[in-house]
Amino acid sequence: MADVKPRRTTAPKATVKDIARTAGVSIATVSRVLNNPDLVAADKRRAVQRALSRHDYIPNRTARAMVSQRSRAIGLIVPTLANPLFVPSIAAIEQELDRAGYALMINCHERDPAREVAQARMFIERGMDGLLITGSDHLPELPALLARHRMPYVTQDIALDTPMGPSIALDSVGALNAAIDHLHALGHRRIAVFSGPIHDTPTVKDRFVSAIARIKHHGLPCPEAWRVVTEDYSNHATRTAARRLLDCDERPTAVALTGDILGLGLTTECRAHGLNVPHDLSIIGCGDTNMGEYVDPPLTTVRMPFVDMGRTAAQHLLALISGERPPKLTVLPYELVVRQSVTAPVKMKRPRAKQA
Amino acid sequence: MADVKPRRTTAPKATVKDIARTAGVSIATVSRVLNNPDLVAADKRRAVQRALSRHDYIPNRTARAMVSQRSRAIGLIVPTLANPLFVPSIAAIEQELDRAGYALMINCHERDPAREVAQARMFIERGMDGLLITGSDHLPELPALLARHRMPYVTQDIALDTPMGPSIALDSVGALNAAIDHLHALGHRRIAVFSGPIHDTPTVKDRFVSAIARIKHHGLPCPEAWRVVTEDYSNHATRTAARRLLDCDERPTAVALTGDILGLGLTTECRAHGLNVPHDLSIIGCGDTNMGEYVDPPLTTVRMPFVDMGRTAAQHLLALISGERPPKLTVLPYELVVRQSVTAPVKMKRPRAKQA
DNA sequence: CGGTTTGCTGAAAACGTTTTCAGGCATTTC
DNA sequence: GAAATGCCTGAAAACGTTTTCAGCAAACCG
Repeated sequence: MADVKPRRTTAPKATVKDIARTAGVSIATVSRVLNNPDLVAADKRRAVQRALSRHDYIPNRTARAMVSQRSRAIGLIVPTLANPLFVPSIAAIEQELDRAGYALMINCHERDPAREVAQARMFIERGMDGLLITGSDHLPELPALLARHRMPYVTQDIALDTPMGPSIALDSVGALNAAIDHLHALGHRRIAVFSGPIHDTPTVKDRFVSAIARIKHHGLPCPEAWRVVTEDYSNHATRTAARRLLDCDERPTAVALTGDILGLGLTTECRAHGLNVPHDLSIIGCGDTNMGEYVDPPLTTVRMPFVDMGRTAAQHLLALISGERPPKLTVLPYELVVRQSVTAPVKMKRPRAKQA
Repeated sequence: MADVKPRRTTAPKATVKDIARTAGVSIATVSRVLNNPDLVAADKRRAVQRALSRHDYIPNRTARAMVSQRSRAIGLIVPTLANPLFVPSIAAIEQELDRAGYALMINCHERDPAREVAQARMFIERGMDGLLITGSDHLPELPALLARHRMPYVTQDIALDTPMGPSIALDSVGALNAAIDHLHALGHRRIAVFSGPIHDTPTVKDRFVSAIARIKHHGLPCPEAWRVVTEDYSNHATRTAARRLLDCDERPTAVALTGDILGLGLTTECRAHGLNVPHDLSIIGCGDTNMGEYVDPPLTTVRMPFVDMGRTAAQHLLALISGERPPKLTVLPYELVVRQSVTAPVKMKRPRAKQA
């Protein structure tokens, strides 16, 4: 009664060898059934297939990778997941790779370029078939390392002037410029720029400085008080910065944001000041996500195609891996999304119809 | 003049064999220098190290995994990246694994349980050392498959009554109950429940039904009109649903949300109805993210520790892999975050001061 | 009917490591 | 001075596949 051996011993880890033994064939034949069933005679094929399902066989891709020298996996390096900016692009990448039978490894370096290199190195160790690298801030070692080890890679969300390898970029500078132009075309002549932190994100900084340049390019003033940078993206910091802007001597008639999320804090502060958006102040965003939709009133914005970016980056990397030569630089178009936070400036200082 | 062989041939893919040849030792010695430098004599060690850096050697982890039978990688299965709900937990997982020297593979199944099983299978093929599985909605095949192949796994964000393997859960039911209790303790007697879609997310549905039960448990009414479910999480759908609630015959004095994001649309609609939050209507959230901070007024909410969840799940999985027995079920505590969207109900029906 | 093609199969090598094993040499010990 | 001990080293096996190669039988051709 004691020590009864369990009947179904469910072979702990079936390998081709086990299958071969059960089916009475060689491992080569098993492999053939797995990869090229037509090459093997019908009877043996059936025997092997029976053995496969009996053992609940799952092939070992590590071994496969060993001989084929390809892992069918790619590595994604992303600055951070802490802000949800890159998430839509990651989702698109995952989907695109999954469809092509590739798996996705993710690493964040929290904006530490040295860690980024270490992670690239790790991806090389792990035999990734290619790398997807996000952002513009890299050590020169990074491309050197990748080149030395013949690692295919594509970069995404880079600044237009510093492409590295085949690159997918959003025209984030052009986008905010377009926002300025939109305001200008509507008749706004007093335009402020309201930005998130510009220290750690080159693309945000680029947007900020070029927006100011664009304003001046239209022959308009952009005094210090109209160039506002928040401490971070929290609601508190946004409102603090917004107060500074709204309390300044000569208030602008319109504000361009470097990110839609800022619209929430800014409109809140406008309400607190008794200002109606858009009649007292027009606000235009620059859209990373669909956040602008939730602002009250819904934010007119220039949408940046983050999903396309991820999808395109994945496609170009896959192409690169299979020997094609994807374009050196792909710039994805922005798109003006008109909602309700922008209107033409009120010309005369007439009594506001909506109030009281 | 033609066909000059380039001087620096940067050995295309240096292996231990190349290092061994250059250093004049056997590959075993190279391996020892790599893993147990003390075992080899100083002179040879130096020779090997010189060869290593000369070749810019990067070890091949695939081969390593082959012999050690461990990949030092884990797989994460997540329903979707489309909504940013799980992102903070993913960030925490990535960080925790990175620190332990593990890499992270990610797969989304877009709420298709069959695809989930396929992806688990793929992770087995790839020799992951363990799996992190998110959500409650699984085919029974899934645990069977994992057990058969002795794949360690931990589940996170599961419903409390259906743990699978060692599980990390948020007490999402308790959290919304606590929100109801908070409103009740303040004196609210007319409490509505405002929920996101309940078809595809079991945890949201659980929150919704149990909140209603909790209201009744307090001896309060909760008529049909006070149980609102939105089509989706868009601003439009939220406002449509909000209108239904605000236009009903007997308006509640307080609303409990199943997700903070709903607060944006609901407060917007309140403003449109001329209702002051919290004086005319208290709103309490149930927090997945820090979204509530951006609502105007900032949302009082019950915070769910998504970051802790990810971190704990990763830790428990790592423990499980190294042979320990993590707890069967870990429920993380929620936390009431008092901000400004909730106040005691106005007792008498006095004319609303803010209007007209 | 002999020779050639064709179809199917298994043995063995290869992928890049780690690890076991045994042997060689120098040093210690009696 | 011989035996025992210790340290260091290299050969070879192993991990689970795929793939090449050669062999063998059957089918085909003249």
